[in-house]
Amino acid sequence: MSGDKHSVTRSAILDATEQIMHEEGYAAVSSRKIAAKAGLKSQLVHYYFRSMDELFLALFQRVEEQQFQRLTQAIAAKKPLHTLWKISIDTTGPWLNKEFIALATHREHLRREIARAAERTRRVYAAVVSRVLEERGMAQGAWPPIVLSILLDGVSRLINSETALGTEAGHAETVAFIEHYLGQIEGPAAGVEIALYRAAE
Amino acid sequence: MSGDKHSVTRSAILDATEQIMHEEGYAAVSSRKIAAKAGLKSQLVHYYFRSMDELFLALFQRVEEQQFQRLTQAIAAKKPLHTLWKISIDTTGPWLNKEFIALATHREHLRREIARAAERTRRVYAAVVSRVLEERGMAQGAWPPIVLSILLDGVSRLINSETALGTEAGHAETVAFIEHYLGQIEGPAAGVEIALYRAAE
DNA sequence: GTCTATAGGCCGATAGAC
DNA sequence: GTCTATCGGCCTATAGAC
Repeated sequence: MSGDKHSVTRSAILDATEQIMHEEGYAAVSSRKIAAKAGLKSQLVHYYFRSMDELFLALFQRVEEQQFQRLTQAIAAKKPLHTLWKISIDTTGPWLNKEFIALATHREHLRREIARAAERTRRVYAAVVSRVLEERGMAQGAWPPIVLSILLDGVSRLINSETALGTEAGHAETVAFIEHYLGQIEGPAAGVEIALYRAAE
Repeated sequence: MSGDKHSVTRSAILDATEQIMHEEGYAAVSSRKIAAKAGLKSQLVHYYFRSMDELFLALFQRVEEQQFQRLTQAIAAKKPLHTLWKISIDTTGPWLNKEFIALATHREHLRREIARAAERTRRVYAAVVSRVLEERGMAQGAWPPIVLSILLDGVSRLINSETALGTEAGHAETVAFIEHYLGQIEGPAAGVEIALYRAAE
């Protein structure tokens, strides 16, 4: 649609959408609610986005871009694996992941986009793991980089998901275990810092 | 509200709901669509379920009960860890998990119910792992049972989720790796069979 | 337990003035 | 780019007859 990508109104619409999705879930998003939250008329939403699907897609791309930026910054960190792990279990980042996944399963276009993003993230993740293991001379260890990536990703998502649900049985033990393992590769976690996620609003 | 728990109509409503949720996502579920699919009037849905929330809750309980049954059957299997793993990565079972999780995050009652179920499942899972490790004299190994449970659960959910999304980078390697590991504990996977999930329709 | 009828509401999207 | 006005549709839920 019209309105360039950096229009203030356009951003405000995306901000409001992100907020509603977080507070009430994707199903609660409507042009009228967005308008109310952003202080504008609901028809403007349709001016900037041909359809609600297009709006969701645009929001996904914006969120994913931010997450990917954090990921690439981890590559340059002193202890990349620790940094990656910290990013993964940071609950402020992947807020909307499960919303998008649920939304995407039944919307072809979004589904493909999310799959593409997931693959890109996985590649970078695995490349970092691979590089670190090589640098430490552990390349021939028991853990193929891609497997280790999936393992860390899977565990962190599970912990995130359950934390949101309000249960945490075994989380502390698991985190301790993994950090112990990462410590054996990269040394203790001291000094690992990550940038906070900048949410809408 | 009335109509006992085993009413045919009631079951038909739950079946139709499950089907719609699977095909189009939870947001697409409506009393009218359920009625159309089940061949009855939409008002009957409200007769059997005070509200849509109550309907979702009832469906969750039904699905969860089935999954829990499969889980407890695994306890008695010859190779419990292999069986548990096969159940976990079986994509026909946890179909609706991500729908319910997305739905639940913003609905207090359902959220608590899912958290409760997750904890119950985790306890059983960890107990099985613990027992197997003890039987094989590996109780003092590097892997605490609860950590191993979370790891297997996390990885299987990630693989399930990505499979639904249409991407599978690293899946084969990871599955091979885990089955190799399980093989070291329980011996090769030969002969491990699981019951198929009985879906609606 | 199942039906008809209906109240009351939110939704996406478009047309056209400014 | 933002506004007013509006169409047509689907939604949950209840009331009341049978």
